[in-house]
Amino acid sequence: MEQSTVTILRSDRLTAGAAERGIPDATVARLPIYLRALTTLADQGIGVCSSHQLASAAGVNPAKLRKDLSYLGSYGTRGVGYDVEYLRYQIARELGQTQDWDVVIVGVGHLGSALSTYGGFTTRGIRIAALIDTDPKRVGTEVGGITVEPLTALSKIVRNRHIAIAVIATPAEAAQDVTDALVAAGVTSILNFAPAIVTVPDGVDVRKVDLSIELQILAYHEQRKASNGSEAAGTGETA
Amino acid sequence: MEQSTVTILRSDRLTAGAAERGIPDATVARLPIYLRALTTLADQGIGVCSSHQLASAAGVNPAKLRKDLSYLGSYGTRGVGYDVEYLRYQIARELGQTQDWDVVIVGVGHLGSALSTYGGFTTRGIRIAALIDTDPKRVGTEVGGITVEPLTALSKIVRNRHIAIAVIATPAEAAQDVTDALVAAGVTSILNFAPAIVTVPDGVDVRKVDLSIELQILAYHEQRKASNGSEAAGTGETA
DNA sequence: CCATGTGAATACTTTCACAGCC
DNA sequence: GGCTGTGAAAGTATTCACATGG
Repeated sequence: MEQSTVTILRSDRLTAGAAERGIPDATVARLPIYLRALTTLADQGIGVCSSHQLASAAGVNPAKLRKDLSYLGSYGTRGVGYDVEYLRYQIARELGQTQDWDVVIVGVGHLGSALSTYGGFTTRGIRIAALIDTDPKRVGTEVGGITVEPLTALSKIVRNRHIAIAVIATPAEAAQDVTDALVAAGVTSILNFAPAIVTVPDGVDVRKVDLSIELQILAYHEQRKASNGSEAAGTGETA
Repeated sequence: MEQSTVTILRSDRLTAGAAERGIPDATVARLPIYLRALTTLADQGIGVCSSHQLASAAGVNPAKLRKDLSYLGSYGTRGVGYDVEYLRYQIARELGQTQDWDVVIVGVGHLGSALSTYGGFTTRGIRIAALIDTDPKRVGTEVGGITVEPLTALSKIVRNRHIAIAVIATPAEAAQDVTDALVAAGVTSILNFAPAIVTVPDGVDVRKVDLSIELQILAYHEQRKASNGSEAAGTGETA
């Protein structure tokens, strides 16, 4: 169905190339949620589920779930539902979780340390491969079983361990310099927790998470509720 | 290509009311970014800026910036640009930052501690008012100058300090119970870091941040780059 | 002139509703 | 009968391009 449409509409400006799989960004952002929901269902001993069950576990509506899954292929059975384990595998494969991704974290303050010791990564194909900090007092210490190394070691680490993904957990001032160093070293995907906009060359992806922004958005809605007794607000979701 | 998230909020279906201020969610999610960019410009001694300057500091395109600002009112001067300080104030007011918001954090593990000591909140109208944990070993200890209190103290704290916003930084298993307790205590906005979908009654907002999901999305794009040498990716942005 | 503010055009997302298949 | 998969419709968001006004 949309294959043809999408191919034509693709924003490939210059890319004459085939553009085969065009999964919408909004869908990609939800796939990890579905994965998590499927794991929950599997843990409950559920082997087959309907789009309603899975959608409810994921906090989305069933039509959206089915539409999202339809971009991956037809992995359900009409009149029955989805095989939990099979679907889980298909989504994991689509997300690239059949391999482990080595990630380097730059900045080992509170947040960097929290990330280093966060248990949720390993089961999602993410492996913290190295920790970097510029502070000489931190270099050489061990966090979550990994020895902190200096920024000067970055390019060697990235090259030797084939690291493509980095996390920036430094103060805002350092973010752009660190970004430049990461890009120079060969990193092509960056998750930026520093409260600063960093610029990167084409071909490098940046995602930004800003903890205070999320709270500011909530405060905005809270203010509206307060000034406007009647209005109700809906449940949120986020990618 | 990239994007992020963001969310929700009801469209006034039934509200016969004037629909007075209908600022789009996508715009609200960017206002804090503009605020930050304006502060940066002010720090550089810039008193007036064009939409291009500000857009570039915020990492968005100028047309989008102007459209966003147009929802707030006409705070620029044609042929000239925006007064940095004036616009900063207008956005802050729109976001509800003329008052401070007291926030309670539930869960004082690595992430909760990182949040408690994160300096970026205070300048954004967010004040960490209380820390809660169920672990008896943590209760009574001090984190970032605040004494950790037991979950049983929650409703009293929320009532006494008029807290409307809470942060959940517990393990996934505890998230729904904590949510229920928060809602019962009177909290109406929740930022959920636990890797679990929580359900809330109407009138309560939830935003979810999942650190491993962000990395999984990057891994997906990374995989596509690897399998598809020619295609380039753009710079990301996030809510 | 210049840069804002904004209708109109385009692009993307969600939701509906039902055909198709088990 | 029931549930998936999907065109088509509805709803949002982004971008264009230019009239407007200092």
